[in-house]
Amino acid sequence: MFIELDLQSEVPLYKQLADQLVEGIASGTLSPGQPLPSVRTLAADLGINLHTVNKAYQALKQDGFLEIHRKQGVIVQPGSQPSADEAFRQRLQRDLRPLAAESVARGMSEADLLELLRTLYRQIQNPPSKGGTSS
Amino acid sequence: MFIELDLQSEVPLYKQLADQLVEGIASGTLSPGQPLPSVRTLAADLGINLHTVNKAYQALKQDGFLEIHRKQGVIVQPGSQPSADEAFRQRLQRDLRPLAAESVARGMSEADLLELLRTLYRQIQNPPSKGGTSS
DNA sequence: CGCTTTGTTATATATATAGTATAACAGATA
DNA sequence: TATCTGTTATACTATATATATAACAAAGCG
Repeated sequence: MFIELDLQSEVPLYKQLADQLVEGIASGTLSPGQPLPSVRTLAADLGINLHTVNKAYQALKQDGFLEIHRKQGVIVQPGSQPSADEAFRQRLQRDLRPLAAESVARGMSEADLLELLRTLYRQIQNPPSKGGTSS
Repeated sequence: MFIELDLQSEVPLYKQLADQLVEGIASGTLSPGQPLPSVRTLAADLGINLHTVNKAYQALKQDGFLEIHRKQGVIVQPGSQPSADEAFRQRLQRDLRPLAAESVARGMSEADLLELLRTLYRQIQNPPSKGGTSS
């Protein structure tokens, strides 16, 4: 797995994990229908508790990014991915607002802020690994 | 005060408060040197505890948005506001990343996402109240 | 059919954060 | 001196995070 957790971070482990899985889906590193490690396996790999992994999986299942079956285990949503519906856009707006506000307060220009987000968006959508490693 | 707290929100009260104060500074509603209510007064106004207000004030003092004096109380930074330094940009990037990732995963276009942030930025920098209410 | 692996559920514990409640302290100032 | 300021200290509750174990139930396999 390509997951890297920072135990010192203030960001909860289950959120770090969920975020990186979403990024994997966004970048195409994780394809629809692709199976993910079992909660026990991934927990062992990452050196964390099974319940922490399960919490991340459950959250992503709730959001529609994953499907969970009995023996088959966890797979990336094989059907249509969740959409940018109104609920998401509102949550997005709520989360972006304080970041935009502090940027303004610190005198960061609109262009600078947008450029930063644009760069992030493109890095995620088209990561280095996607173009092939070498040769 | 123009502060509105949502007791049901998952966002901590002290953070809601700090965020809205920063937005006030960003929009110009709060001017450099302007005094803020005492921790006791604001706490009473908002119906919350004195320590919760103090926690928000302390955080903003730490960031350089506020100055705190003995009897004078709390005032908006009269000198130069904090800048968009490298530390801030890194924090910004760290916070924006999962939002950008989920936007990509949900199929939200780059233009849509940037437009949303642009609108927010402009709303904050030039709020309705700033142009005068009605005459 | 049994065995194993899967997610799931249930407890229990430890730690940190958030928020409140009171009280007291110390500097500034009118 | 009296009062208002931020500040510090203590205590308590509730919730979130993370771990540790154990057991349960469904699904697949030999």
